[in-house]
Amino acid sequence: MVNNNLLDEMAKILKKSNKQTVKQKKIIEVAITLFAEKGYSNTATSEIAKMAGVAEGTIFKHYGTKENLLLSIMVPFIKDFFPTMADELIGELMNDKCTFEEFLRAFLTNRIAFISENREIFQVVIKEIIYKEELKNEILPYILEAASVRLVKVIEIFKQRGDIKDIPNDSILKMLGTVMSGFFISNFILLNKKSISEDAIEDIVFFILNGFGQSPQ
Amino acid sequence: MVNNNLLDEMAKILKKSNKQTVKQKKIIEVAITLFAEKGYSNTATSEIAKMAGVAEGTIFKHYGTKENLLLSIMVPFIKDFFPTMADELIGELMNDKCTFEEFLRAFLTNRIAFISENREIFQVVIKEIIYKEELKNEILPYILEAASVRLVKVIEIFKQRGDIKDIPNDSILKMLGTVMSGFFISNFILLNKKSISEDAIEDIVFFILNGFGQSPQ
Amino acid sequence: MVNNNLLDEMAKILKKSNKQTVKQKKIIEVAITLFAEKGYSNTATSEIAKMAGVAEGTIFKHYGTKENLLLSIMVPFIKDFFPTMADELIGELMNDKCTFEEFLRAFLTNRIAFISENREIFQVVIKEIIYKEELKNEILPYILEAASVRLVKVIEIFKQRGDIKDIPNDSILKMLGTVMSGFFISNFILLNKKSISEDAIEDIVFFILNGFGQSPQ
Amino acid sequence: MVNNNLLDEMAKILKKSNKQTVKQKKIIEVAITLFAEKGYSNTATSEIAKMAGVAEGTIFKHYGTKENLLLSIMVPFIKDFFPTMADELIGELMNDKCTFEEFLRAFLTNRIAFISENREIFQVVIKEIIYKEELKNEILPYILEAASVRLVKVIEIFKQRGDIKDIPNDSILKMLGTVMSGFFISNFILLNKKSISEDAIEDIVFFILNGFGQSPQ
DNA sequence: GATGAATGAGGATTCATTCAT
DNA sequence: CATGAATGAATCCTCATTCAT
Repeated sequence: MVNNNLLDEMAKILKKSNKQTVKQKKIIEVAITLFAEKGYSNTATSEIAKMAGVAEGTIFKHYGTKENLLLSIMVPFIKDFFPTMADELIGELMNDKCTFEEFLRAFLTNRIAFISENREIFQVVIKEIIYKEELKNEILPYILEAASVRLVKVIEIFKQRGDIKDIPNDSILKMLGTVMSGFFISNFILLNKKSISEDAIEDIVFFILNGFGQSPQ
Repeated sequence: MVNNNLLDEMAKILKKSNKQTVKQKKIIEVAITLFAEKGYSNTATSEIAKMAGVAEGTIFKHYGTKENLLLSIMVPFIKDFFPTMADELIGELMNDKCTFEEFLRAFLTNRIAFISENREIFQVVIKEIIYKEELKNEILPYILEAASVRLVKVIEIFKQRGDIKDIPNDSILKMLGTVMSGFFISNFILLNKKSISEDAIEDIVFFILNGFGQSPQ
Repeated sequence: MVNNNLLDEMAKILKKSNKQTVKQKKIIEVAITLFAEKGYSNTATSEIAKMAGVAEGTIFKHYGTKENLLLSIMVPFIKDFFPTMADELIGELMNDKCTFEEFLRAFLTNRIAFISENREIFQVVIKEIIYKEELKNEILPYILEAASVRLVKVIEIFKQRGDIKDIPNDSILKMLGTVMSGFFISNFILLNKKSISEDAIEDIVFFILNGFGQSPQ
Repeated sequence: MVNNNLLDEMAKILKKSNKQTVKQKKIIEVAITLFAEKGYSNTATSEIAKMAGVAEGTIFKHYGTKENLLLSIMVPFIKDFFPTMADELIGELMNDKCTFEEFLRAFLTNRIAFISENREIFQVVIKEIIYKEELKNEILPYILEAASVRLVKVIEIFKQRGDIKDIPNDSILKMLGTVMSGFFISNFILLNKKSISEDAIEDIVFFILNGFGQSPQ
């Protein structure tokens, strides 16, 4: 069972993560790999213990429950994904006179790098959010809110600069969400890609800007 | 373990489903609901049995294993999704002088209707394909192949008619895949929507054709 | 659970065996093969049904319980083994002037033939008598009694004729039992032989008569 | 399924048995009793657990599967029976001028003592070898080989000393195997004897040496 | 007589979790 | 901190048996 307040949970968990033993790191490392590959439900704590070279008891000494071990993996990632995300980029953006295309390219490149570096954790997070209704209901609203707040600002700026069509923010958000969730899930979850080529980024940037329909001449 | 040849599996499974008992139908019905909601791994056969008003043994009498029960649900759906998909639409398309926009609208409307009608099964299929590496490796190639073959034909036609930009088929396929997987997964899995408004369809059609970038005047 | 009175059981079972359907014969045939190979406990009635090309219900229609199916196989064999055994041989013996060696050879040849013809049933009987304490306690006394009664007569005759050493009957019975049970079990159960060569019979006859120790000269 | 190499299996199993918990010993003890009495197939792990005063999980923690529990009982016995068997006896024999009769008496006394001390394990081993074709095919060849190798040496020695008739080794081996398997199975399995009287040993020794036929004067 | 769908008690096995050391 | 033996509820699955057709 996940606690009501996800943020409280985060606080609790992160406090512990300060002084992580070697064994703790190994446990988390192995857990991520196994959860990513086989899913949380199909991974036994005994398996994690064995692969981590640790006694089963040790896992529970540190994380209390298996569910809490999962959260110790998911929460920091989720907490990091959005803040790190646009905040700094948006900063640069405000000053610069960069175009939406430039922003989009920088933004995608940045987030793709982040996910590539944390590929397995990303897989765990997405798989479990999708798989467990309970988790989904708890985490998804937080994610949506965090993303919306940031993206709306950006959209507004570029609308004013005339780089984005005059479509309701809401529609744009949905499209962007659709394309990005599709892009990340297709590549990192379904196709299990380890990295994304620059060409692929160019393709998606072009597509988001122009679509692939041919306007009648 | 899933057999190598998915089609053989289908054949076997469908043969049995000819003379389905009332209890069998109830089992499948309940299994779909529970698998869709909680995931295959988190659903006990005893729970299915209880909810279906059936003895647990009855499930195994008919489906042998829990895994096979899952396949009995997934396979017919997968087998149906693509053939039914474009084949008839493509038929109409050949004769008609419909534009790509019209095709896209008709196509999306049609597939959305199909998924809406089989919403829970769709959830089961996607969740399990994403969750179990094993299943993914077995089913995904089949799906990708089935989809590609059909879509490439369509893309070629509309390219010749001048309705689609002159971009490599491969790139278009990827974009289309990205958008559609994103659209279906966002709406039917993450947001758990039961239906899609016509407006939303219009939005996505417009977006696919034009993107939301503003070309500099 | 076996009934108290084995003979009653026999009576009941044999009555039914008069008008055996084709399906019944097939059931018995398959049951013998499977029980002989894998043991009663490791053979499912569903397996018997499938191999016999019969519905599972049919087995229970005819034999009521799985245990009773086993008895339907074992009892006639046991009932036949001893009477058929020596009775006729002893008959000839009384008149004839045959030696103990001749009798022994004829006797062994005759019983070996009987077992060879009913090899699988013999395996079922022995395996189950050995395996199930319950069955053993019920059947073994009957067998020992039936064997003793007949063999003692024979031993007496040949003792009078001076063909057998002057050893207590009881000791001779034990030795004979030991050798014969050892011979039958070794060959037909452990080594799974289908027939016994005449040479092997000669060997055992010679051994029973003379042992293989060399009397000091 | 038993591994191909029985000796590897032994090694693995014996390693674990070094530091046996009190509970583990109790489990083995109870398992032996129940397997001996009712057979492996007719004994539930839950029953073993209950009688051993242990949780059912504990059994599987230590032995993994029920089959492996069986092997943990059988293998050490089999591994011990033959080596311990003749090796030391043969040692004495080489130096001494003992007769075949003396050897036979010592040998039987020794082996009977061993089996008496491990009566229940012996019952388990024999019952399961006889009952399960699979186990039989795997273990029997090993046993036959181990026994033959040792006994042939002995037979050769006594033949040279003129204590054994000039019969082919092979025939003598078969006879000896027949008599001994018959003796052990009759007494310890069928008649469930706990010990063998000295008189009975004398009888069998005499019989093996001389048979009970009366040579014509 | 024969069927086969349905049963439900029981069986082997798994697994998160606890606790004494 | 760390261990690993022990737990027992829960899980998937088997199987002899019943019964309506």
